Amino acid sequence: MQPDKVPALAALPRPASLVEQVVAALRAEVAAGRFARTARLPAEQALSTTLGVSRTVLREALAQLKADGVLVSRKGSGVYVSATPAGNAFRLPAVGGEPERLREVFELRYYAETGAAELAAARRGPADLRRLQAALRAMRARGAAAADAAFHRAIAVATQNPHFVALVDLLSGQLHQVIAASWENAARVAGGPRDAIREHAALYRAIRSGDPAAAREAAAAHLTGAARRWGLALGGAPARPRRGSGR
Amino acid sequence: MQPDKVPALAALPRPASLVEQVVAALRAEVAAGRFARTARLPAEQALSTTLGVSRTVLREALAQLKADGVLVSRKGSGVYVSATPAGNAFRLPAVGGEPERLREVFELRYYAETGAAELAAARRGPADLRRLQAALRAMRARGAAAADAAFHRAIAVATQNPHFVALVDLLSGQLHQVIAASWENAARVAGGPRDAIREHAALYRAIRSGDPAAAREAAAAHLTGAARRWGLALGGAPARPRRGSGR
DNA sequence: GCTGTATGGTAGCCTGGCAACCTGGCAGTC
DNA sequence: GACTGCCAGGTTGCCAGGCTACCATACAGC
Repeated sequence: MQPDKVPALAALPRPASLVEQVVAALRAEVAAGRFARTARLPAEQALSTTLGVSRTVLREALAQLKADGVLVSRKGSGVYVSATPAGNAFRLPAVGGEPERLREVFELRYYAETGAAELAAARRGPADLRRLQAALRAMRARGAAAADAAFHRAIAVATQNPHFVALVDLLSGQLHQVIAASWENAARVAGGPRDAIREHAALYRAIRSGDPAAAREAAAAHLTGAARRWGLALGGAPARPRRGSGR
Repeated sequence: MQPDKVPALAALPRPASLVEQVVAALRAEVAAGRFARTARLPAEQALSTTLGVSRTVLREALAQLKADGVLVSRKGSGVYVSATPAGNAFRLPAVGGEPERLREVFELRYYAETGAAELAAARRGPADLRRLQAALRAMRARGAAAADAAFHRAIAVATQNPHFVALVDLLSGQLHQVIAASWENAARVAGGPRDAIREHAALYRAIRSGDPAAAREAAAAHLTGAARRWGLALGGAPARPRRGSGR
């Protein structure tokens, strides 16, 4: 049997809702520089009629763009293009079964996690080490994906930079199903979860010792190992720091 | 006179709009695990009455949470908690004048850009090199912040990973004012823009030569240099890979 | 046991409207 | 002439109500 073969019939693509279309249109308009920075947009009434949608739909779209930092609105005055039209949000497409998407997201995770490990080694406090050790223990006892996520989250927290926490949370959340499947299938792979736990332990030791370079390399080794275990080719070019056989 | 001294009176904090409050409340509710994963939420009518807001306000909030991947809705059926409740969006707070926020964002940029440089060196094609060279030329001729942004964007494009492009765009957009000010004030700093251009050129050569490790180090050197030039202490711990002078 | 159908419920979308607020200009004052 | 206070028009924030397309479930029919 082919256990982890996703059925070929994926969820049918639905027609985009009106709100989504309006969001995309306005975003494109702003990105194309159609409105100058900090320029005022037409009033909601006018915009809704020119776009041919009701004001409520337009307002839902505007709310999203305001939340993304693309637009700002001042009550009684109008809606303006933000001073930072690129926005303040970074979105990932839903990573479904497509291996290409998966590889791209994993690649990002590789650099986020290696960077976090490097920083964490330099800044970790005793509480961070306790958290890491607890996650490691849980992993050894039950070997669950939850402990894996907790471990990596603890590294992000140890960086003392909240953005790393948010980024790692986002990426591990997106890869959650994959990670869970990985732990379940780990038993079948030669080496099984033993490799994963060994890699985590090495990463923990490197962070504890306070050696940023060692932590980076341990994280890199772990992530390339994880990619290999669930059959992800970090293809095209080495995402590994060196062409050597690893240390 | 004190040209770049921001007036002490910043923009007054406005009371959060109803929509923002509803978004925050629902997000917290989901994050707290109040609703199980993939569970159905109460109907919009019911939710709006329990929250004490109109349905239009609730819908604007739901639209944001759907865009963030926290919720999904099926017409005719209901609104459900997403399978990935952590969402698919990563948000940065508006980086104003606070140096602490600036340092955090810049730290993230450091790792995004060094990673992108490493990947770019392995995957760059001839078109990428042309773009990089053009940006470098523009930088030498006019030394503008725009050329700087174009250069770093070209590196992200060369990774052939669209997420790197999005992330670099986001971060450089957020740091835009700072970067622009940096170029304007560069003339006053000893070394001036000469250092910046030299660093960019070195990074370009490393990417052209196809050596990922060299590209990473060149990017690291450039970013630490940039941080130093505009008086940003990448404090607490070294953000540089090694204490040595490089390999 | 399976298939088709009726029914209640739900989200998507629209119309219309009111209050709070902002902006620009005007009259009045020093 | 410069400044202050005020007014009117325009704009966003928020609300109420309603209609349609769609979904899920139960039920009748085969």
